[in-house]
Amino acid sequence: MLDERKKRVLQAIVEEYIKTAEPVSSNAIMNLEGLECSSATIRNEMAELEKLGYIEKTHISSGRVPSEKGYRFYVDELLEDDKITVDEIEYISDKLETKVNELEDLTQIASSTISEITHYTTVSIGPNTDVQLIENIKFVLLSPRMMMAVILTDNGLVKETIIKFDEDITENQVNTLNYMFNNKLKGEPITKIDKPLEKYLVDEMKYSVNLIKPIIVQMKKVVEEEKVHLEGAKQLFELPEFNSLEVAKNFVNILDEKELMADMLNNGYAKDINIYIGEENEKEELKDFSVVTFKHRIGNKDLGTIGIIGPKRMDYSKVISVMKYISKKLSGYSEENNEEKEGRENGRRKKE
Amino acid sequence: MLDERKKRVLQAIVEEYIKTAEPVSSNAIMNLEGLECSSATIRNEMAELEKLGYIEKTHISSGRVPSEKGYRFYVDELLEDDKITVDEIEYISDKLETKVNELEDLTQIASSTISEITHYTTVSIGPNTDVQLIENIKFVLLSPRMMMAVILTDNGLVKETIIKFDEDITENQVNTLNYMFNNKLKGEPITKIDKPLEKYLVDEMKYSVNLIKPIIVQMKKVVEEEKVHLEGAKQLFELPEFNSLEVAKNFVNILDEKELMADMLNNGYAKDINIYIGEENEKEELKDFSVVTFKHRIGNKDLGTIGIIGPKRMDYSKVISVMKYISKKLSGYSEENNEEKEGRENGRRKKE
DNA sequence: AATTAGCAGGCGACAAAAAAGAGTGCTAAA
DNA sequence: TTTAGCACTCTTTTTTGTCGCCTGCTAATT
Repeated sequence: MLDERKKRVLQAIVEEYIKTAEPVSSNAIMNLEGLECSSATIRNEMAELEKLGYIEKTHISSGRVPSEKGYRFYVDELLEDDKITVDEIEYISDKLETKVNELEDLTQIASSTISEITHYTTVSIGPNTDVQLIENIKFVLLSPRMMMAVILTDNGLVKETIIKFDEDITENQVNTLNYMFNNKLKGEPITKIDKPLEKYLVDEMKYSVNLIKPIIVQMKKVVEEEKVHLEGAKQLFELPEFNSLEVAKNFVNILDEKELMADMLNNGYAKDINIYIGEENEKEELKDFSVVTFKHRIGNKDLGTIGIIGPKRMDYSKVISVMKYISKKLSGYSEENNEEKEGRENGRRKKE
Repeated sequence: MLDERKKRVLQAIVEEYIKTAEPVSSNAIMNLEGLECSSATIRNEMAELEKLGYIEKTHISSGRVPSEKGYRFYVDELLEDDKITVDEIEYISDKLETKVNELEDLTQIASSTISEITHYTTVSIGPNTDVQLIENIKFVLLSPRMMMAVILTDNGLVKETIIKFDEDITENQVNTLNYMFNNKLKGEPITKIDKPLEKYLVDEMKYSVNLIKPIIVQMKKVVEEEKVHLEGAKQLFELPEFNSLEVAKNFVNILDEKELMADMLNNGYAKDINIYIGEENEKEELKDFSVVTFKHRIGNKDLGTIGIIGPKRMDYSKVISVMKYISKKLSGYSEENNEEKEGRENGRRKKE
């Protein structure tokens, strides 16, 4: 275990490096609070921290840079998460109070707010498909060969899609579809809209395959679709590490692969906030970056995941603070949302 | 006016520079077809072309690079647009035959196909709002306080949005809304969904403002919304001009501003294909790039605009060829679409 | 009059050498 | 245990020199 002064030295190095992006010398951090000693003493401490693997030299006579182990220790043990200013609090509150019609928009607003405050790039994605339950399905005929399907989920999301047919459809058919799908799927996860369901409806329930197949195919598609939303890509280019074309190129490659990002956000652990530092990222392309993912919810309902992509020397402290504050703010939404849900449930009862 | 050989020299310089991105020397282009003379002769021609402003030197003893005037002349007078291979034709045909449920997807498919074949970045956007006519509006109650509005336009696009109310809505109200909106708006441009309409419905028709206002606000929003779609951003980073961080940064800045791109695509001239070279671009950020915009349609109905962003030494020839071929292919869609439209019109008649 | 061969001169690109600067490790003293 | 001091290492920046490319010009040729 590190003694207090070593912790203090490590913290100083990490924070200084986060601020300047330059290797930190013994001179630079002496005289800081808790480090009132000579640079020689600090050099001795640094030598030991290096032996333990928390910091590294870029070359033999350079200052020190945190290693990934060093960042990890910093994040786990030394981080103070109250680095958020009054102005920022006000700005966030303001943003989150925007009235939204679709909850999806809320995720995007949270995402762009985080990007604006932290100056890092954010990506966001809707809730994991397998935790969403179907609350209601509605088919609406738009023209004889064109139908719209609307799925309401328990977390308040709405998914719609157009379905086209090669033959005319009657209002009657739409009505039985409405009945059948709701009967079969209400309360089930949306992933239940699948091949077996198609088989069941055609083989057992004797629906025409020409009718059912396009419906299942299209609904399955819209349900599985991951809408990745990106914010603030250009901001990272202001950072000194982006002077390396290699890094810049890597970064654009990442952004260009939406599926890659969707993966990244979905494969988080159970925790609401996860931090992946450099090599800890599963994706090769992200090994020079740190990613913080943030699953946000209203009440206990998953609303989606936001990922912050920044350099390894990301200002973890600021990022975590902002997330925690947003989390807190969003739980305030909870009551409003409950009201809404009651309303919807009444509606359902009326129809049954 | 340039004599034939000067044209040939200019053409050779432009094409060589497009291929290599290196200043073109008199040696490099001699012996090309139509230029069977010594390098000295070519140097004389080059000196004159430079005096006329078609080509430039990067430094006093360097080879020549086309000026923007040079590119412009090349594009207007020298370009041959049959630079498309059999493989590419096959690839495009294949892609465009994908079955789409929403015409919007077709624009995206065209856009990504172009990006894949040319290796440039493409952006795409739906049709200009003021050319789209309302064919049908449908309101559907999803729950007592939540309604969905669907707008079908004459070019086959579907726009949907959720509207939330602070008080319960009855099926009856929805029915009169359906009647009223269709009655008032069928055949009108979608931009007619605006403040004055709200005023009319509330003041003249005595609808409750609590009912109408959210409808108009939300529908207006969805109608005006520009969905910009981006494809192949990373590809430009393979180009040698992206070795300059300055250029790379500029490029990411452009991509990050979706409104800027929407603007760019909307402000085209009447022609279907427009070419903007360097400074010809309205946007300062694009002055190092060339943009080719391509308004594509089925029959005479605008389906959206695709923009190709590349270096000034873009392979205009390839780009134009691909676009023309896609245009041709899409007109094949026309018949299918007409069938579809007839179907829809039948549906309308039935309801009236 | 148009074309060409040949050559001097200008400039960038690259490499090697030199100089400057920053920070460490170590030693010896406090 | 801490500190002052210094030699040493390595990067960064600047300087210098060389090489090669390409042009413009001149004089000769067609």
